[in-house]
Amino acid sequence: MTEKYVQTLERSLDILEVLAQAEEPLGVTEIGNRISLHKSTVHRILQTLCYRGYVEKEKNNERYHLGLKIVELGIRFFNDLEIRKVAAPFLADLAKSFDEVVHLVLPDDGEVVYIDKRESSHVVSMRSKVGRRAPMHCTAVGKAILSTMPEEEVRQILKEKGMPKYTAYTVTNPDELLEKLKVIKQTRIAEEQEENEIGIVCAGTPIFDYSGRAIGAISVSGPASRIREKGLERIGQELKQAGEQISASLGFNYFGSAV
Amino acid sequence: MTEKYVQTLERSLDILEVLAQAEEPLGVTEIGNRISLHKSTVHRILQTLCYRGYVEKEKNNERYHLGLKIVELGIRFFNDLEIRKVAAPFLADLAKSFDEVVHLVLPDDGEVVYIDKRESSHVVSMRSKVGRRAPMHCTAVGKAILSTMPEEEVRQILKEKGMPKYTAYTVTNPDELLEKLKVIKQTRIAEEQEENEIGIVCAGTPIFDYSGRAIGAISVSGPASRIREKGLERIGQELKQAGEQISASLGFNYFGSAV
DNA sequence: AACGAGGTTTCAAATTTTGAAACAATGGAT
DNA sequence: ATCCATTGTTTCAAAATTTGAAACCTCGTT
Repeated sequence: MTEKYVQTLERSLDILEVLAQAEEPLGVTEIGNRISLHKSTVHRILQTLCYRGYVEKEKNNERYHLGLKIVELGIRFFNDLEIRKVAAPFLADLAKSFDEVVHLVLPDDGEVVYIDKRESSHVVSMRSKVGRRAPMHCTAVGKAILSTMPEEEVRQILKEKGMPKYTAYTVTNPDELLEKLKVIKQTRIAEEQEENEIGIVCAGTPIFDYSGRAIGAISVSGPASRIREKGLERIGQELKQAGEQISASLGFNYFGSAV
Repeated sequence: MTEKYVQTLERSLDILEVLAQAEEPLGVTEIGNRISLHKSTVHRILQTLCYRGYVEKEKNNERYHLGLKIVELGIRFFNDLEIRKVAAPFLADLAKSFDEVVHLVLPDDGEVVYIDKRESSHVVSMRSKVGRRAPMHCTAVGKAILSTMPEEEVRQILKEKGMPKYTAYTVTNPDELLEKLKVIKQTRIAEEQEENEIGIVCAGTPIFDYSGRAIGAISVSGPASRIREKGLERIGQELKQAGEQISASLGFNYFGSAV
């Protein structure tokens, strides 16, 4: 084959992803329309996904939705994530300490994926959700991770993902962001002042593994007024400490390169 | 093709599943050995799964583990499960009321899949885990669901899945189990007396959807002595009520067939 | 330095996959 | 009741992809 990826597998993953994104079950032709595939091809792939439990056909019509096998694989992997287990008590402490929303994310393909989220006692409408993605350029956790990367790699990510403007405060100039990342690299505390979500302020810090690579980040977020009242700097310091402790538990050696 | 399922897709799912079951990342040849595939075939499929984010290659060796895309699809679907959202407050109430472990399961391919689990304040070692499967013939939730099915369908499941003996109390005779299911069908309360796990006693009840089909079950479990002390019948009655309320919320009409 | 094992790449042959076409089913309009 | 449009399902020849044997590369061990 001329392409280097397996076409049938790519098509199958396309089907799974379009079902994941759909608000309701989809029929064969609709799926085919959405991903530009012939309905007989879609039908055959769906038969296989159904047989294996990854997709399920509704009982009273001919529409399909994701099946429990996806949950099984996803949650099994999710439950085994070392960083999530190690970080859990620290996240609980931070949530209790500040009574604000606390997150753990992992970087993935130039974005961050929310892996853990501790709610506060307040009702705060916030878009983050476990399993969901967010951009790096305008989130505290994203910037915390970017700040640990070589400039060339950062530029590559910004080029590939762009720098969409979510609020009036979103930084959309790569050079400007890279200047900010230099400061974050020093302090290891990333601040996000309503850059991703109006009214929400956030502090984030990276987590390193035994080899010295940033493999995640944690954050504390809340409404601007309340976070400023509690002191973003104080929150940042405790966050940084928690980040260091999590990193140490994962084998990161702060007194020299472990590579 | 002579077979009715897409071979390349089946092979790819085999790879994902073997990675999910592995306790640690696997190399190309090892994966090939475990699922009887040529290493060059495995390699090409892995390249595609990596490209799409479903598998990740470790940075410092040539071993592979599941990627975050699996988590993303699985959790997105998981979060959208209507029955899970509807049942959540009832599960919380039951957990608070009895201070024992509470479960929500969905049936899938002759087994049950744990969808929600509320822990108690006690330390109880129990095998159930969200995302995991369990047999139907010797769990309270499984029997609750089986009791709503026609006898022929139950026999089919018992034939396909067998009736493995987990404890001295596990019922392994289909006729005996079917007799018990008749009682459960009447009372809508399934009891499990150490049939799945020694020392653990459990009560379960089915959940119906708008069309009258059992689409799930809930249960309360704990150590035999404590559960008996609290009264399995009392627990069963409250459970049954909760099950009915959840079912009603899902559109089940108790005063006649909605089909 | 040599060897063994695992990973990666190539490409001709083998096999699978594809999608056009036909048929079946369903729901809506008349 | 009939007709029509749309979607779902099935078939199978042609097209295209996938496969895996073979070769090469890398790395760790002896």
